[in-house]
Amino acid sequence: MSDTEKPSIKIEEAKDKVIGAIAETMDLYGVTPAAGNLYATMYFKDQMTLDEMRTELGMSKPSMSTSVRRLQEIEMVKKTFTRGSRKHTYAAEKNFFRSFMAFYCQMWEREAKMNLEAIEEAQEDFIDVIKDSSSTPDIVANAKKYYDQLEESKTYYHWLNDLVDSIRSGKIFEFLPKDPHD
Amino acid sequence: MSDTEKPSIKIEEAKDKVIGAIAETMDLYGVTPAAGNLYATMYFKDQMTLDEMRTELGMSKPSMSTSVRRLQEIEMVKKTFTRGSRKHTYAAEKNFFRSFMAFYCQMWEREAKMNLEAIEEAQEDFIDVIKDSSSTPDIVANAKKYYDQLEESKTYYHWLNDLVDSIRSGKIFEFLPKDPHD
DNA sequence: AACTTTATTAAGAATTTATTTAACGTTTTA
DNA sequence: TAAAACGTTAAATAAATTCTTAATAAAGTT
Repeated sequence: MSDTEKPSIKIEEAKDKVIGAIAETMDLYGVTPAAGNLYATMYFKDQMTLDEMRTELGMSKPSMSTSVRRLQEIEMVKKTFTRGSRKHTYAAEKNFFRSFMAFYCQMWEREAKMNLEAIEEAQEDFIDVIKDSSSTPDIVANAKKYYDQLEESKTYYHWLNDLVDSIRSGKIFEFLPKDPHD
Repeated sequence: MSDTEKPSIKIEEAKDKVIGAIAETMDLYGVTPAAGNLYATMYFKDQMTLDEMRTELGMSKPSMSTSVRRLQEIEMVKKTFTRGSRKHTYAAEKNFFRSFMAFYCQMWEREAKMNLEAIEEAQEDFIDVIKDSSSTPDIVANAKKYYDQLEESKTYYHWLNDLVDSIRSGKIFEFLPKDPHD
């Protein structure tokens, strides 16, 4: 059955298998199904214009416009220059290592920054409570407990920042080579 | 102003700052706002029953039930045994390293597995096309191009699996210590 | 400078997702 | 064994996203 297929159709079907898998796992990156499909489609194209995207996915142009913008934000798609064409052209980042680095570094930095800021503020408050003469021993004990819990958790956020640094600098690939020599 | 606050109120406000930050960054873990809030709330509690959660967050019991289940799935909440109580009790995982490991290993393994399976199938198809005598040179060249692109991308998924292994085994902490000796 | 072409923004429609109320099943206790 | 306490499932409602059509803005061409 599949042996009798036209080769050109078989190529499309093979691509679709991969497109489906990529799109399905793109939820990890917090993008909509439309954006996931778009990226996966672009993965097999050199570059695309908004109109080509619309035709290929059968969706509206503004939808493509916002999807492609979101994909640009997480650096999975880059704008490309095409001289002679007035249409904007976009290309998918095909190196998954680069996508991985851009996305997770961005997210982890945000997580560490937000939480560390909140922790610092909260810890100051807990210190105030501990120093406050109107605090009962019970309350002081509580404030200390929370202070210590937060202090402990800072280790994690610092580690997350270290992880980001080692990914950005590429040092992590010394520890975990891209191409392990079997 | 804030100096004149009652210490017990100040403690609650300090906790709320951290709760807000945690809940806000929980979108990274693909959970609903309710689940994010719930986890962040539980982070400052020893353990909680569904009724306590409902009271604390002012939400319905089924909502707590489904939120807590989702949090269990990504191993951010564990069921705890409390003898003498008919109510189920749950405790938040307070070690962020463990949450990190459980969540990302699970997700990355899924990503690698799904995509590698699709890639293997697609590559077989491309080989068929290349071997097919009815394929034009143009089509063969195309199939080869896609085959190579997929072959290249496998490096990434293998690396992702290696990363998961090194996290699961704890080897990554030899490279990136939790507690860097300044 | 007016006219095209293209992309983006805004507003509205539709779908999806999240949440709640109500009903059900199960376990425990009296 | 009946009643009560819990948790979960199902159906319905509410809320938030996402998508589309229409309008606007921006850039390029004649």
